Amino acid sequence: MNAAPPLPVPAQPAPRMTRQRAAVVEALDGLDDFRSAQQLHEELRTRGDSVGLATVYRTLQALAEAREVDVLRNDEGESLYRRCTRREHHHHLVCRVCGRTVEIDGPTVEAWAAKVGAAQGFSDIDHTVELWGTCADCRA
Amino acid sequence: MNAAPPLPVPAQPAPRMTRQRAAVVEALDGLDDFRSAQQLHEELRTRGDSVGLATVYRTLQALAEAREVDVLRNDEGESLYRRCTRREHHHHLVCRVCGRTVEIDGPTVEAWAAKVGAAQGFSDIDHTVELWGTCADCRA
DNA sequence: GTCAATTTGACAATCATTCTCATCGCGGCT
DNA sequence: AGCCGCGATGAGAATGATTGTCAAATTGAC
Repeated sequence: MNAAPPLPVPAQPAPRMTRQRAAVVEALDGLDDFRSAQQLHEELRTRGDSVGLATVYRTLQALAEAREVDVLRNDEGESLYRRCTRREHHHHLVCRVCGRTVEIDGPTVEAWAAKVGAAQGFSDIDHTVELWGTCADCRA
Repeated sequence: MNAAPPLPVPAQPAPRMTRQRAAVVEALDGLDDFRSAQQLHEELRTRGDSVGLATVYRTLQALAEAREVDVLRNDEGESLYRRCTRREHHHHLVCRVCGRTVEIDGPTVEAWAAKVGAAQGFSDIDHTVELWGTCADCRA
């Protein structure tokens, strides 16, 4: 449990462009649903752009910090990554069968979260809001 | 990814009451914030009601399935458990510094989630909504 | 009490993720 | 084009939470 000061980001030194980083980004661009680091690693191997597993993890982590990809945790606690269309804050509706993802805009929830938090005397309110369901195609 | 049929619960055979199970429940009752299995295990050791770590995990898992305790994941992906006051569906506002927890009722969000899910053609909509913040006492 | 079925606990095994460290290669500079 | 410093990479070890194993201990019904 540690309190990190809010975001006046120290402006990271911009990562070098390497074959590996490019491959990861490209793979993510070609996919439309959330994938785990392991799945991405496999995908890359299949494509022939083999990249070390540790590197896949490091790259995804970096991309996530740079807000280039979104991260969420599945039921098992695994991290799943996805290159999202909108860079602004948003949520997701994910099919728990096939992983199909829809980006959701939730002004209602944002407001609600902020209000509730403040009402209880909490500050620096942050929220986790994800929706899971079975998409039409996966409806047996 | 597997689709589990909805809840006509097969009515589990009601677990036996053992010293260990009682100790875990009692410890949970005495606490007011979310704790990890490991922390609970330590707490029990301290109290003198030592219980095997594996048993703590199994018990918490069982309690969670029986909806006797709530579970949520922290940033590191660890599972945290808590004996909640209300048994009905609700959410939490948790202090990321001290773990202090406030149970939140969110009819607004429930409705929003259901509506959004349906609008996208998804069924069996489920949602994850947790709020994190810094409570008044932890505000330096 | 007796006895079968559960539960427990010490320890091994999993598994995602991170760390280590020697080697590689990007990119600014000449 | 060549040089070079330092970030990036990868193979494998290490970590750490959680789960599996299985013999021994307990529970609860009769």
